[in-house]
Amino acid sequence: MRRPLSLFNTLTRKVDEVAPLEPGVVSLYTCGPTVYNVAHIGNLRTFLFQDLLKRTFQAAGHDVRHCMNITDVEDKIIRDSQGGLPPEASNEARHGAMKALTDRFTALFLEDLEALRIQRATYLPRATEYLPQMIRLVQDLEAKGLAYVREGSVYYRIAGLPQYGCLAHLDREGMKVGTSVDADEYERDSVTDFVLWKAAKPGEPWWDSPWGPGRPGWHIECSAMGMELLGERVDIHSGGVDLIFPHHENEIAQSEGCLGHRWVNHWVHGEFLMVEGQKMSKSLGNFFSLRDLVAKGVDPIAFRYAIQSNHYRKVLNFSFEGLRAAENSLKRIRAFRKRMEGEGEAGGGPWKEAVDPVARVNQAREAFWAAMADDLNTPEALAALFTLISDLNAQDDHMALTREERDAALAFLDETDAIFAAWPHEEASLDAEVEALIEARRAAKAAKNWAEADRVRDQLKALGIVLEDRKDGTTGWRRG
RNA sequence: GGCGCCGUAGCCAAGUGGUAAGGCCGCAGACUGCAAAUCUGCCAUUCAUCGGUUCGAUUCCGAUCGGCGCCUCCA
Repeated sequence: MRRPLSLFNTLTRKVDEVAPLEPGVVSLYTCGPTVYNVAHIGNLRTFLFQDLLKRTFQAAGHDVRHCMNITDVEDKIIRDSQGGLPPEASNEARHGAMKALTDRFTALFLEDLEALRIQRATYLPRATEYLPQMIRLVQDLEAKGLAYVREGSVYYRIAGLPQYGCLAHLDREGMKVGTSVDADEYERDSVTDFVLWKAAKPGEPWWDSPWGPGRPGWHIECSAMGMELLGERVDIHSGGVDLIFPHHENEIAQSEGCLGHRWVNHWVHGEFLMVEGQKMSKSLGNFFSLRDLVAKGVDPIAFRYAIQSNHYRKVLNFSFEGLRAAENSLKRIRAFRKRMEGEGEAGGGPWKEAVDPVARVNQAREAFWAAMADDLNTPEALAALFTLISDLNAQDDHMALTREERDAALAFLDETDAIFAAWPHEEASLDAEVEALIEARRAAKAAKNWAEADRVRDQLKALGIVLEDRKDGTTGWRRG
């Protein structure tokens, strides 16, 4: 079964149904990291939102061809990588220094993705591996009269593209010219024209090009890689809201200027993250990486849940209190999963409020998908899950659910976990030490040696195993 | 100057022209040797403020106050 999904489209400012060019196959381009530093949790919010987007399509029965670029040539990368080199260093040495820096931070970035269970993209291209495509694109724009050369740099002439401003909804009259016009770009015909190819300055790594030594502008990277790997028409392109202008607007100018037709149908943007009520900044000391959180004892998956349980188009105020709430919410879902994986206990007998559990699960499933299909409304989708958990827990207390009914609930948990990746089935195997402790506690309890029983129980808790005594005298356990 | 967003209980948060989902926290009780988990009950006469439209508005319109974003690098 394939479910259609709707998303807010920045282009139209409405929630539009996503209609993939090829039914059942969604092409998705997401702007990836600039690898000059470790990602901070604001960056990670965007990548988590994109993972949610992608997994939702997959869970809804679509294949997703996903391209996420790695920007490995850019001003800050050059700034941070060239410092140790003498002025006379060779171009080869400069490239080497740049690559050493970007390789290091790319590896760290991929580790972050893994810790957060963010799926790896189908294509993960590095910008520096697509120079020929970028140069061809700039040449093409030049040939079409949309680009012009000034002292070895190439600029895009936005006056040549009528739809310029369609994404950001800016008109040229209303644009306030930035006060900090780059000193090396004063040659532009119009201050709003942007650079496609930058002439090399002394001390910078460069590539050969028809315009002389230089390097690609930032915006051209995504256009070139996106068109090369996903083609002339892309279903969805996403990034953080800050990329709407100028980055995505300029991508449209480049790609559509070259193609002569619409490039991307659906533009989707994730909102920003604040920290403890303030904008994240290094000076405020609220600038966190995932590693910083882990060092404070935060489970990356709790962070994942905290992010994804809020709507992606609303500013999210990250807080440690919110993180605690996320951890506790997850505990409830996981405890329910454990309960459904086990067998029902003898309950209190017939219950007048009893419902058909399988039908109840299906009802929750429809409510869940209705919410997700409506612009990824995760708060509402999760509400459908929580009310189901409440209802089935209550019923299971009274009249134990059958194996079949429990499996229906588990199937729904699997289906939702395919998106949220936070309550997977966990292997029941325990190591010998833990097994022995559980047995020791059982024996102490049987002997009514409460002090010893409690001592062992605390010991297990310190190992991350929480015991739960059942009505029938047996004892269950869960990780917690 | 131009464009745009947001303001719902202690915290997070969904939502609709018809009278407030869900989660966390908290309180009381049940169960338990004690816990844990679970269950039951309680926890916004009210949705920033003031007007307007309407039989009826948290939901539409206007104004005000407050917070924020973009127009320049930025997830």
